[in-house]
Order: sequence, then structure tokens, then C-alpha cells
Amino acid sequence: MTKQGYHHGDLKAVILRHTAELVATSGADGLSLRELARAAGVSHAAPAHHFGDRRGLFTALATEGFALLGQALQQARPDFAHAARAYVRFALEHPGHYRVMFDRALYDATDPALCAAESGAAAELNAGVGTLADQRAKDDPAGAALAAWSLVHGYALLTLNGAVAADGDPIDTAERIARILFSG
Amino acid sequence: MTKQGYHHGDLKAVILRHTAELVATSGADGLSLRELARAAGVSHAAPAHHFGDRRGLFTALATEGFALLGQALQQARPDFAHAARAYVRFALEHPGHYRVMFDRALYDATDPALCAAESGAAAELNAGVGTLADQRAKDDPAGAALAAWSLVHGYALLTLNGAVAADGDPIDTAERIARILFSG
DNA sequence: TGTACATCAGTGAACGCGCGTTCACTGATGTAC
DNA sequence: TGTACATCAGTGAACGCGCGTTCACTGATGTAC
Repeated sequence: MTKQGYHHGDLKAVILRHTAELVATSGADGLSLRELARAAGVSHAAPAHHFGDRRGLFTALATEGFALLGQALQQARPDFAHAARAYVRFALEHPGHYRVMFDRALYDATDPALCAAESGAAAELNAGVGTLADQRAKDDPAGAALAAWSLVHGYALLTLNGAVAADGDPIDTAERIARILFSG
Repeated sequence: MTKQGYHHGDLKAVILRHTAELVATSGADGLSLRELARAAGVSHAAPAHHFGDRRGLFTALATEGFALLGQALQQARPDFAHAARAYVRFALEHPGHYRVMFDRALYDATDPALCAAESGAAAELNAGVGTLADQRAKDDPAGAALAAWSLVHGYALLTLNGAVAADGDPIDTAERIARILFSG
């Protein structure tokens, strides 16, 4: 961070941070490696040393995102309402990561590191639903898990897009609608 | 359509169709007006006559999408389960439209025609939830509407992204999880 | 402790490419009379 | 019914620009001895 010399020393992390910020602000749409190099104050060819190309960059960002989401969900165990809050909080606090994670056209979904991180997050997600006492969740565990994921994912994206009126704390609202799904 | 002369006669509709197809296939990411002109077999400056720029094109596509969604929901009235099926069916049958509609960075959200179409679709959506006999929906109608929209939106996007295993008919699955939310 | 050497991270100039935009144009269509 | 004219939709050449990629390079770091 404080190094000023020829070697940046932290360039990979800095570029990932700028990517997340720029995607959150203006979408992944026109983002270029040269723009990121400029934001990091580095020559335009430098990012390629770390990510290869744009696709590699987004793959790295999505991988980081799934890892962070997995950690956030792990810390919210085992209560379902806590997990729902943690999920939506992650999406709203890391909008750049979240958008890229769920736009598969942007990255290489077969990347091993990415797949591992994704599986980890998915396992944590299902764990939250598995603890529910609600009768409907016991009758159809797979359906309940899918319903829960759809609910928090949909709510997070609608909120990020400004499609829902943001009256009150969005995290509280997330818990409120999660409790409509499963009061248990 | 069948006109072959100097005037295409149907260029606007043809370009919108190609846009939807290309967005569905490879995302909005790198799509250019020149690529669309090529796909339509027309000179590269022609699309600008109808849409101005890329942003105008996506605005037009989103407007068309909201209008179509509004119609689909209107025909599914008044039953909630039917509306949920119609919503997800729309998203899966018009993936290009749907992706653009919910990526506000791509279009001009203040465009009057777009706003009108969007409001119409939103009204139809809320109408479906309004008919529910479910006690939780009566206790918190606004929360119920938000939960329902989040659920179908999230499920549609997860399915479009290939994030959920597609065993069985996805529309049936949509109804299944909608009935977990509101059995009424 | 010091020296030699390999490796790594970033530089900066050069390239070719597809893009959006502009502009004078041309062919087709519609309307006034 | 015919003619003149305005409008509209699409053409094609030209432009400048930012992009990704390549490449020989250079400065910094780490390791072997």
C-alpha cells in the first residue's frame, strides 16, 4: 500500500477494488483494462500480468465475491433469518462483486477456484434453510431452499437496481419478507 | 418484411429482435450498433436513424419488454399462481428483453414511454398479489407483494443464469415455489 | 556478509482493429395541386 | 391522371478515438553459494 517504487506490490488487490467500484457505479458494460490501469496509476499493460484479460479479471472478482459471501453466511449460522439478512447485506455492501457473480456471460464459469468458492457459498446457503422448523420447508426441502434463494436474490437485485422504494432499512425489509416466506 | 428495396420498411423491429437475441446469447456487454447493422444486412449508419445511440436502443428494447410483460400478466389475472407462471414464462421466453429491463445502467430510466410501460407492468403484478386469501398476505399486503416479486424475479434470473439445476419444467418449478410462499 | 544471477512486476512505444459519428448523397414514398 | 416537390430511410466514405495485444526493456526482489 505505502510502497511507491517500481513494483506496486499490491496491484492485483487494487485493481479488483476499482473493478468492483466501477461495476457498482456504471455497470460492467464498458469497463476496460486500460481504464482500470489509469485508476490504479499504472501503465496500461500492467493489469494483464495479473489477470490476462477482461474475462480473467471478472473471474477473479466473482471468485473473491463467492468466497466473501460464503464467509458472511457462515458467520450467520444457523438461523434462517440471520442468513437472509447476511445474504442481502453482502449484496448491498458489495454490489460490484454481486452483479458480476450473477452475470455468467462475464466470466469463466469453469475456473476451478471459482467453482470451489461457489460451491462453498451454496453449501452455506442451503445450511440456513436446513434448520427451518416450518412445515412447508420440511415437506419440500429442495423447493424451500430454492424459494429462499430466489427470494433473497431477487430482493437484492431489485434493490440494487432501484426498482423497489427504499423506505426504511433494506436489510430489515429483507428479514421482513424472509419471515413471510418462513416464519419458523 | 418481404420488401427488398432501398427502404427496408421494418428495420426498427428487425434490429430490436436481433438485439434481444444477441443479449440473450452473449449479454449486452460488447454489443455494438455496427454489429446489429451487419445482422440486419444494412449499412452501419442505418440503426442511428431509429434509435440514436446504444442507450436509445436499449431504452426501446426495455420499453417493449415492459409492455409485453404487462400484457402477459393481464392475461393471467386474477389468480396468483397463474401470474407467477406467466411472469417466469415471460422472462424465460424473452431473456434478452428481461436482462435489459432489469439492468438500469443500460437505458434511460426517465424516458416517458418506458416509465409508462413499466408502471403498467407493476400494476398488473400487484393486482395478482392483491387477490390472495393467504393470511400473511392480508396482514402485510406491501410486504407480500414485494416478497412475491422478489421470488419470481430471483427465480427467473437464477434460471436464466443456469445457477439452478433445470430438472423438470422450470415453469412448473416456479409455480411450486410460488405456492410455498402463498398456498392460498 | 557479500556477490552473482534468475525471476518477477511494471514500462512505454507501436500496431492494427472496431467503434461511434459526421456528412453529402441517393433512392423511395407521400402529398399538394 | 399526372406532375412537382418535400420528406424520409438508408448509403458509403471518411474521421478520430480508445481499445487489446505485443515486445524489448528495466528496475526491484529473492535466492544460491
